[in-house]
Amino acid sequence: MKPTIYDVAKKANVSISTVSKVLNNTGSISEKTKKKIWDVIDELQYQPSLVLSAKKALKTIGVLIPDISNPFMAEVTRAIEDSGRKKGFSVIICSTDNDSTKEEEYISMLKQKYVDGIIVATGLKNSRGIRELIESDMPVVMLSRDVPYLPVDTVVVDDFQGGYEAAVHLVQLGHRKVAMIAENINIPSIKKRIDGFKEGLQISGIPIEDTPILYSSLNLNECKEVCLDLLKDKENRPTAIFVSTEMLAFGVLQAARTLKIQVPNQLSLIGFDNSILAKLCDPQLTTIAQPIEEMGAKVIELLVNEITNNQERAKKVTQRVTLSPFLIVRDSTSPIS
Amino acid sequence: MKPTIYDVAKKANVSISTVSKVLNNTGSISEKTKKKIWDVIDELQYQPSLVLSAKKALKTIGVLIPDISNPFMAEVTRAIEDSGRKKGFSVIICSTDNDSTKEEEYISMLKQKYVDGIIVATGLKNSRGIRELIESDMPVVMLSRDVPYLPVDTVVVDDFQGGYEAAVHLVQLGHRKVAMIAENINIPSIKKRIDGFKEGLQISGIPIEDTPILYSSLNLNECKEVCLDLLKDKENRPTAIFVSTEMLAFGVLQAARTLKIQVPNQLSLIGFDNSILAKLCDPQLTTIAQPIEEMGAKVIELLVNEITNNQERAKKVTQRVTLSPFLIVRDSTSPIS
DNA sequence: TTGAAAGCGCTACCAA
DNA sequence: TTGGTAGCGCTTTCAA
Repeated sequence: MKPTIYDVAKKANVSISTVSKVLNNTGSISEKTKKKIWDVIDELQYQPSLVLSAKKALKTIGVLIPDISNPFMAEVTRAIEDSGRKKGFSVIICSTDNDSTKEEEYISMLKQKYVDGIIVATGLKNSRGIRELIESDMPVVMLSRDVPYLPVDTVVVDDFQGGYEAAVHLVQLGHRKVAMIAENINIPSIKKRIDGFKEGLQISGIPIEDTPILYSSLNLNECKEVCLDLLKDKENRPTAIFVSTEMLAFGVLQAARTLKIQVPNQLSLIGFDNSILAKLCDPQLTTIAQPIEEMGAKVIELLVNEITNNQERAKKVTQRVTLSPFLIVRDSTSPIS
Repeated sequence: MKPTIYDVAKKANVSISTVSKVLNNTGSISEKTKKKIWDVIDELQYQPSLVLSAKKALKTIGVLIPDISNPFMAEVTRAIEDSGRKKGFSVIICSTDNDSTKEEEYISMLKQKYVDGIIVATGLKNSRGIRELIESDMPVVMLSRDVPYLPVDTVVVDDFQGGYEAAVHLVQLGHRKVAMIAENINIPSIKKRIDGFKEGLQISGIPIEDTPILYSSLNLNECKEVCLDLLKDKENRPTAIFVSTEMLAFGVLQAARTLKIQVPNQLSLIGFDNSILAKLCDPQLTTIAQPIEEMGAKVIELLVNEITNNQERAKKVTQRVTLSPFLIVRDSTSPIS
């Protein structure tokens, strides 16, 4: 059986209060007693169980994400985990598949259990579960996701700006016939990348009517097909493509290879995220990078603040932090020849 | 403030014991009282807090893995999460980077907090922390990792068999000059893949002295360099390569493209894992698949059994489950021409 | 069918 | 400097 504070107290011939005090470094205890108690603690390999101590938080947070097995999300989760650990927080993962039933199940599970706060990085739906969660007194921070009209701390990456910069980069390289392949217009952040891209083109004097915006799921073959369709007309095909997410870049590259179109010489390609996939592309992918580490750090900072202030019942002023994405030039884009 | 069982009892004009009974469906309570109490529970949106109930487990497990941001591990974690959720367990992730300090930190954190069990899928070291963990009364299951001489439930994939089957596949396609690129011989599972590969060649009458086994970290450029070196001698280069992990396949493919060697026509390539990366390769990667879902299911099954039996103080008979990997033929291997 | 009360391991307050 | 004890929210046993 795991030793309890009582075991320690008995063995050290003191009361449990005294043991508690040395554990928490409160009150004043003689050095001698302290030492004795620590010795016993070592001997018994005693580990205080935070669980039953009621007052003490468990220092655990839940992270709702669409799918931990998506490489980009795994990287974001890792960033959250790292920042959390520095402040003593553990991370429970909850892959929702953007399914509102799972979402609600997980939320209820987390609340019931013990978590001190929740990070919501889940996709598209403005589900009832999320609303209720926000309105409850559970500390919540949204990541890469907007919930209009509700007071929640939020960390987002400026998707519009990202799309804009992708456009500007391509235009600066001389591209005029460009296209975009996007994951799903139902996801607000994707929508913004599209809008930003269009804006960037327009500002540069490129008529967006001539700019195809195509859609594909993350399924490789689907993306490849879509892209083959786009590229097969040799005369009119675009000289550059922007994909809303790096996974799609692989579909484009496969299509290009099938058609013997060289990247970047005959076709420039730019992505979004800067996950490990960008480096796995051949050629390595020029991309709009999301500041993954900063996202993790910021979201944890806000959440921990909330958790702390919650206890103090402080007035709640919500914050919204927008981080800028930035261009990383690798080998998949080149000046038009 | 979150409502407690007392709030419910007061509002329903019953005692807390009665409420507790209807919550847990124990004892015998009149339908009428039951209904009344459930109504109040709904009204108050009461959620029992498992934390302080002492007897009830928190139904949370910790997973020690090298790095959640590695795509294959993220997929394994997802499988664990899914199987766990079906039994009501949440998953806390602990990325150790195979660093024994982090490992011990996490273990101590997990024990102190609340977890009912721990899955250890961490890399190479036979660290003190792990030993102590196993010897403690915390339920533990090892995944893809051996700890000799210690009684622990274990789930492994037969790496030797996997290497063997990779060799056989290549030989059956007519390859005689083959090579292998492996991640790191210090990891036992990689070592076994190498051994199995050699065995498969030897059985097929291929002299392993002529079979280069090269090493590379997961760094893409390093792998590419290693591979360029291997392939640059046009006369003597292998016609097939086995990589110990799919990440390395990208390095090989990049090297091959650099040298204008066509895959699979001039060079066959076979990987190990069957993560999403296999489908991202171009051509799609023939690979030795690890049964990811079954790994997750089995490891959870064993762990939950241990957790249950632990309570019953049943005699502990440890199990070791070996799952078979299996070949998936895609487009990166072809008969020698 | 219901309720009173002990106890889970710990912290924090007050008294000694 | 130390210890006694109430109380955290809940389950469980025993009695009513």
